[in-house]
Amino acid sequence: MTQRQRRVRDRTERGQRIVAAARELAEAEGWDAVTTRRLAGLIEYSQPVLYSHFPGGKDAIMAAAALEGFTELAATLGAARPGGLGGVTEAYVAFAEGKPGLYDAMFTHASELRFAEDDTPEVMKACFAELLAVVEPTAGDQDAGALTEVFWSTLHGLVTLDRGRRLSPAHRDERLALVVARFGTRAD
Amino acid sequence: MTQRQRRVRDRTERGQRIVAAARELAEAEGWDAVTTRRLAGLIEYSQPVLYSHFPGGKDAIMAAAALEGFTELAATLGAARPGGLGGVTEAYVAFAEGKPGLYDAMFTHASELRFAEDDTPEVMKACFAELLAVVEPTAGDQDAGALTEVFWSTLHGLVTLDRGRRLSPAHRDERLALVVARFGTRAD
DNA sequence: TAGTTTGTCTAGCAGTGCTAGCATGTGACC
DNA sequence: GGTCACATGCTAGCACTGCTAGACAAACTA
Repeated sequence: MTQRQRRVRDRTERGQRIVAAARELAEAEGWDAVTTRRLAGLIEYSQPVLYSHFPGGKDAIMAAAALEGFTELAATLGAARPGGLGGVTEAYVAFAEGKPGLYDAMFTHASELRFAEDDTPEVMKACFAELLAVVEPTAGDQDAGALTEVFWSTLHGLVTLDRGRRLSPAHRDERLALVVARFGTRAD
Repeated sequence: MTQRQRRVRDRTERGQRIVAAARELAEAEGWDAVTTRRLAGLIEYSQPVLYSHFPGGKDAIMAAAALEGFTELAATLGAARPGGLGGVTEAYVAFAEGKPGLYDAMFTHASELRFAEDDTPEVMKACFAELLAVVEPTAGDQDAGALTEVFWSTLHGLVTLDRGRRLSPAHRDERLALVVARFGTRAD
C-alpha cells in the first residue's frame, strides 16, 4: 500500500511542478510563451502527460495558476489589513506589479473562474472579503458591497492601465494617494 | 490618371473592408475567431493580401480597429459631456458594453498603442481630454491629471471586471451611482 | 506465471500567423 | 501596335500551436 501512496504523491508533486513551471515561464516571457511543448520539456515528460493532470489542457493549467494567485493575494491583503485602506491599496498594486504574469492569469485570462456565483472558489471570496473589510468602515449609508466592487475596480483598472503603458509613471504614487482620498473617508 | 486614382481608392476601400470585417467578426465571436484565413475569405481575397495592407499582420489590423475605437469613444464622450461626470460615466460604460470586441482591441490587446508618450495618437489624447474635462471641476487642490487617471481606471476596472463575470449584475446601476458619489463632488 | 490494468510515449491531425516564389494582368515606352 | 518592366494577387509551404489516437512497456492482480 505504501507504494500506491508514493505513486499518488509523485503524481500530485508532478502536477504542482507543471503549474510551477507554467508560472515561472509566464512570469519570464508571458503566457504566450507558455506552450504545452515547452512545459512538457521543463518537467521532462512528454506532452500528453499534461493532459492526464489537466484534462482541460492549457486553460486548466492557467486556471490552476490563477487559483494559486488568489490564495496568495488573499494572504497578502490579509497581512496588509492593519494598514487600513491605504495599506491594502498599496499591497494590492504591489502584488500585481510584482507578479504580472500571475495577475494576468487571474484576471485577463482564466475565464472559467467567475465570481458572484455558486461555484466561486472560497479563496476568491476571501479576496473580496479582505477588500470589504477595509471599505466597510467608510461606506456610511452606502451599500458596502457595491462600494467594494467599485473600489476593487479602481485598483484593477490602475493595475491594468498601468501595465499597458496607459498611465503616466510619474503620477504613480499620487494616484494611490488619490484613491485613499476618494475611498478612505466616510461619505456624507 | 483617373485610373490610377481609382486603383488607390479601391485599395483604401479594401483596407477599410478588412478592418470592418475584423471588427464584425470579433464582435460576433471574439478576437480568437479572427484568423487571417477567415478574414481573407470575408473580403474574398487571398491571405497574403492582408499583409500588403497591414505589414504588421494581425496585430496591425487589431491596432487599426483599436484606433477607430478611440475615435468613436472620443466622439461618444464628447456628446455626453453636457451630462457632466455622471453622463460621461454612463456613456463610457455603455460604450464598452455595447462594443466589447472593440473595447478589447483598444485595451486588452493592442500593445502597440501606448499613452503618455510622444507618438501617442491624437484620438487617444482626445479621449483623455474628454474625461479630464468633467473631472477637473471636482479636483479642488488635487492634481486634475492624476485624478483623471484614477477616474479612468475606475471606469476601466468596472468594465473589465464586469466582463469577466467578477461583479454582481444586480449592483450595476448602484456602482455607477457610487462612482459619481466618490468622484463627482469636490474634495475638501 | 498469465492476464489485466495503468501509465507513458511516438506520431499525427487540424489549425494558426506568416512568407517565398510564381503566374497574371497592367502600364509605359519605342 | 508590339514589347518589355512592373506591380499585384495567388498557390504552396514553413514552423508553430493545442490536442489526441493508438502502440508499447511497466506494474499490479490472481
